[in-house]
Amino acid sequence: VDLFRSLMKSAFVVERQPCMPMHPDRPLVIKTGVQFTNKVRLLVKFPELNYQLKIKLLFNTAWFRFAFCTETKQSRKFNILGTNTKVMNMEESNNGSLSAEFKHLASLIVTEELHLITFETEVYHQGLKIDLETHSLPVVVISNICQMPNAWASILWYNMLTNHPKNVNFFTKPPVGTWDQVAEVLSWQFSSTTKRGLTIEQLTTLAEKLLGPSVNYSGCQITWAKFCKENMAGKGFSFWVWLDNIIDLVKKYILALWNEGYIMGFISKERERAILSPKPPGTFLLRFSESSKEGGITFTWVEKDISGKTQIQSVEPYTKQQLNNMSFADIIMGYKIMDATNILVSPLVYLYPDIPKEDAFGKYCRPESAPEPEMGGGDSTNIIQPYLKTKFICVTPLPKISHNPSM
Amino acid sequence: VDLFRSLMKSAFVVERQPCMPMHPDRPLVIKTGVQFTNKVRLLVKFPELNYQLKIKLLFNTAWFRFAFCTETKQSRKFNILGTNTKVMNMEESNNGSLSAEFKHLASLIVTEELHLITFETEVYHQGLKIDLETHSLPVVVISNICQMPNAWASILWYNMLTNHPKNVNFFTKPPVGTWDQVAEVLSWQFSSTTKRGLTIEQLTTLAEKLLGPSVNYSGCQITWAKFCKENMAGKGFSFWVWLDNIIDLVKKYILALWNEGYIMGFISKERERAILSPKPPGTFLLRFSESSKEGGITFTWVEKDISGKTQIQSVEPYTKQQLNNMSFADIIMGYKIMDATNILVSPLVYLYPDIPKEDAFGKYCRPESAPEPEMGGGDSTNIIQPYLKTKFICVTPLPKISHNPSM
DNA sequence: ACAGTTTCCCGTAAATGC
DNA sequence: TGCATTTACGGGAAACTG
Repeated sequence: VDLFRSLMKSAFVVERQPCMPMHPDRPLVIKTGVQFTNKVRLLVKFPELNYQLKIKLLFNTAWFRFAFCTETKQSRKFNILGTNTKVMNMEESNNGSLSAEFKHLASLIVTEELHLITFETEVYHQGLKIDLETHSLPVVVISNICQMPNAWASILWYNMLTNHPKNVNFFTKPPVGTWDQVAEVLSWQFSSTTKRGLTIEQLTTLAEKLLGPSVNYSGCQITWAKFCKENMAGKGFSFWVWLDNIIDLVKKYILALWNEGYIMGFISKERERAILSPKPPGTFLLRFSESSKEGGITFTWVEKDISGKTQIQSVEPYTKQQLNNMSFADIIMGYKIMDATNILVSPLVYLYPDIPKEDAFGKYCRPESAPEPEMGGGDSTNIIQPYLKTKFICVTPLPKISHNPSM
Repeated sequence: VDLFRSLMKSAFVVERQPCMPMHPDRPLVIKTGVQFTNKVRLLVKFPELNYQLKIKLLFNTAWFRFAFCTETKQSRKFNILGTNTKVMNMEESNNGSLSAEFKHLASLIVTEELHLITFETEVYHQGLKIDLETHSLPVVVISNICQMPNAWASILWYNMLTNHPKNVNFFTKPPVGTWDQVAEVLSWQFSSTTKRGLTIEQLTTLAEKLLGPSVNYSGCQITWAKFCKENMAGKGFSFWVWLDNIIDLVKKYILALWNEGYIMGFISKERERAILSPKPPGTFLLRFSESSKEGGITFTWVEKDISGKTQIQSVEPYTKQQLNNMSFADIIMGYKIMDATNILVSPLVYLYPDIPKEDAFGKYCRPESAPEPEMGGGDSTNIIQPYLKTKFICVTPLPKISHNPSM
C-alpha cells in the first residue's frame, strides 16, 4: 500500500509550467492581472479510477511561507538568510526596533523573488484516499511588462545552474556560471525564437563584453551581478538588459534579415575595421548599437575619401521608434549622402562580404510605387490632380565645407 | 417646514458632472474599468448643521430602470418606445416568445444609451430628517476608448438641443439641430482645447460637407444621422468621426501650428485652387485630408511646369503614424522633389499668403545638428570616427521621363 | 529626494456575442 | 456570417511607497 501510495505521488507531475499565453517563450514569469496557463497530469491511469480530478492551485503554500519568508504587506515577501528563529534581545537593538536584529534579512528585488505554485488533488483507489501534491518550478511575479527582461534573466540563471525543484532562496546567494553555460543560453535565446542562433564570432564579441579581452573564454566564470545586475562599464544598463532589447529588436523589426544571416550584429569596432578595410568601397555590414539601452542597429561601410584614404563610416543607430515607420531594408536601400550641391549618392553597395545590396534587401522593400487610391484634385474639377507620392528617406547631409570637428 | 424641505432639496446639486480625469474636456462619458470623478454640493450652510454629509451614488436607479428599461444581460438595457406595459397575448406571438410582442422595442447603440447617476444623502435639522437626491446629466458608458468619439457626439447633441435634466430616451427620436447651433459647437470643440476656434471660412467648408453647396447655411437643419450616424457620400465614415480624428490630430501633433493660425485646414479643393493660382510659385497652404478617416494633413502649393503653366500640387496626406516620428514642421521644412538626376529641390517657399516658410516653421523644427553624444569608432582606436548624423526627409521622386498617367 | 514598484489607462488586437 | 461590443494586455506615464 505504501509503495502504491508513493508511486501515485511521483506520478502527479506538472506537464507544462506556468506561462502567460502571450509569452510562450518565457515560461515561469507571470504578471499580475494577466492570465497564465499550466498543465498537471497524473501519469498512471487505471480504468477503475473513474473520477474527475479536482485540482487546487495554491500560491506560496504555508509550508514555504513559514520556512523561508516573513511577510510584509500583502503579497511581497523578504527571504531570510540562515535561521528564521532567533531570541529577541531588546538591548542589542540600536534603533528601538527588533526587526533590525534580523541581520541576515536580505531584501531581494522583485524579479529575484521566487515563488512556488502548488497543485493539490486527491484520488480514491480501492477504498484508499491518497492526497497528491506537486508544484511548479520557481516562478517570478512581475507587475509590469517592463520587468520582463530581468524576470526572465532570473529564470534563465536558475535553470542554467540548478536542477533543484524548489530553491526559492536561490538569489540570496546566486552561484556563478561559466562562459560555456552562458554562451549556450544566449545562443538559445536567439535560436528558440528565430531561425538562427549565435555564431562563434558573435559569441566571442559578447564574451569580450562580459569578461574583457582574452584568447579563450572557455571555463571563465560569470557572476549573476555581471550578467544582470551591474551596469556595464560606462553604460547605464546591464549586459542582459542591453542584449534582451536587441533580441526584442530582432524579433519585432528585423526578423527576416536576421533569419537570412544578413546581420553580423555583434562585432567589435576593431574587428569591423579589420574586415572592412581590405574590401572594395561600398562594402558594408550591419551591427547592433553598443551604446543604446533600447536596442539599435546601424550599418558601417568602407569608402575612399578625396585623398584616396580608406575610411570606415557608420550612421547613428536606428531605434525601434524609427523602424516602426520604415523597415530597415527600406532604410538601407534608400540611405543617401547629400553633398553640398544637394545631390544624393548611396554609399552602400555590397553587403559584406560581396552581396549586391539589391539582391539581399530588394525583396524586403516596400514596392516602389503602388497604385493611387486617392485623387488630390477636387471631384468636380476636370483636371484630375493625383496626390504626389512621397517616401521618407534617410539622408546624411555633408557639411558645406570640410572643417575640423572642434566646432 | 415644507418650504424649508423643498429649499433644501433644490440646494443639493451636482457641481461637477461625472468625468474621467484623463478626459477633462469630455465630461459625461465614462468608461468601464476607468475611474471618474464628480462633485455634489449642498448650497445652504447652517452652522448648526455640523455633520459630515454621506453621499450615496447609484447608477440607473430603480425608478428609471422600471420606467424606461428592460434589462438584458448584466448592465446594458434596451429602451422601450411608448408604453412599457402591455397585456401579453400568446396567440399574437408568432415565434412562441412573448418578447417579440414589444413591437416598439428599439435597440440603441451603446453610445446612444443614456444613463443617470444619482446621488443621495440625508440631513438632520432641528429634529427633522430630510432625504436629498440629485442626479448627473445623462451619461454615456463606453467599454473601450475607441467608442469615445461617438459617445462624445451624443453628449454634444443632447446638450446642444435640450435642457432637460434626465431625458434618457433622447436618442430614440433625436431632434434635428440647425447649422448655427452645430457651427457653434464645432468651433467650440477647437476653442475649448486649443487657442483657436474655427473661422467663418473653415465653418463654411464644413457646412458644405454636411449640407452640400449653398450660399447661406444659416437656419439649415442637420439631423443626428447626418452628423454622426450615416457615412459621408463615398466615404466609409461619418462626418463627426472624420472631424473628431482631425481634432485629435491637431491636439496631439500640430497644436503649435494650429494655435499660430498656420493651418487653413478646412478648405475645398476648388477654393484652394482659386486662392493659390494667382500667387507666386512656391506659395503653399496646409489642409486636412478629406478622405482619411484617421485624420491626415497635407500641403498644397502652386508651381509652374516646364511649359510655364500654373500647376497646383499636393502630397499624399501625412498620418498620425508618420507624425509620430517627425514633426510636421520638420516635414514641411525638409520636403523635397527629387528629379531624375537625384537633385533635391523644395517646392515650398511661402506659407499662404506670403510668409517665408523659415519664418513660420523654423522655430518648430528640430535643431539642425545636435552635439554628438556617441562615437561610432571604437574606444581604443586612435582615429575617433563620429557616427554620421542622419535625418529622415520626405521626398517625391519624379518619374524619369514625363509620360501620360495611364500607366 | 529618489529609486524600485505598482497602478492607471490608452490603443491595438483578438475574442465574444448577437 | 458580419457587425457591434467587450476583453486582453503591452507599453508609456504617473502615482505610490518606503
